Amino acid sequence: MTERVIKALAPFDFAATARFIRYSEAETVDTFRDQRYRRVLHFNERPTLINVEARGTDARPALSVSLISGRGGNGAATNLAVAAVRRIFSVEHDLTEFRARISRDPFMREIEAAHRGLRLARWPSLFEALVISILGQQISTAVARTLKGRLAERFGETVERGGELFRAFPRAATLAQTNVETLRTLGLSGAKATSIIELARADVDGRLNTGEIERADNGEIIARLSQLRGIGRWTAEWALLLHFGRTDVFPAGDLALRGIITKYYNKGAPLTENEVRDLARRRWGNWSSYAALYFIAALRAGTITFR
DNA sequence: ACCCAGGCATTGG
DNA sequence: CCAATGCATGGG
Repeated sequence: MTERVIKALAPFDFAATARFIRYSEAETVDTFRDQRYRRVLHFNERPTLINVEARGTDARPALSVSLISGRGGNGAATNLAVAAVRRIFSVEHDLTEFRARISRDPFMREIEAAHRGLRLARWPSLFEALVISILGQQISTAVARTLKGRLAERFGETVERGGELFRAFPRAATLAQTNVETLRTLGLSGAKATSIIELARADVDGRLNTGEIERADNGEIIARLSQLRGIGRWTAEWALLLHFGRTDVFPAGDLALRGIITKYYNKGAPLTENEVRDLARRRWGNWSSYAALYFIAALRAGTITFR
């Protein structure tokens, strides 16, 4: 079993970021217990369980990554695991500028202090990011979580380790072969089921070429993803944050974010989506994604509300 | 028993 | 360009 250490920039709160990914005890795909984040990822078609732990110090934070299943120890898979973990934990983000920008924003400063070191917790694949956002459209996060769990339980491949079963997020190739009726029995609407199956087929056909999409700018990515059924601006913008790790996006169409801006930055007077977007750009500029992330974190922590 | 929740596609003005 | 409508489930 080989272990690889990844250095990160301070401040970096591994536990807070891992907990943000899970955000519920019912979560089945991402696990975080005894300070160890574990998840099954597919490398070269093979489900592989990876283990991530904090290393280093507060001043010089680091992560250790190891493969603890499959025919681990193989160098290519380890390199892929390291790349995936760098993405999942956004280790490359330098929060210096964000923190400087909010120095005259007491409200955000307080939230940032309460969640210091939290990074954008990102989905390892564009497919997973989009499926999760589609599941989350309109319905409460509790419902979305239930649906994700059922999807994973029905279609996710498993890895057993020490008597414990770990479950992967379903592969596109698997979902491409199911049908709308089956997904409806899991509680998805016809629209969500159709969107997810078409998305899976697009991925299998190479139309969701993430390597190529990744090089495009934000507007182009939104335009391209919006061609796909079930994906509009809201879904595409969250994918920019939660998969691509763009730091300069504020999903102004998000009901919760819009409510927060209205309530805390405009004395409750309603703002349009574009007014919210402009306000975010002026205030947080290229680090607007982190403003969005910290608002959601505060919302989940219960320290703020959006109504 | 309602009512709405971290939208989207479609239809009709 | 804007407004209305259906979609599914679970929690308040």
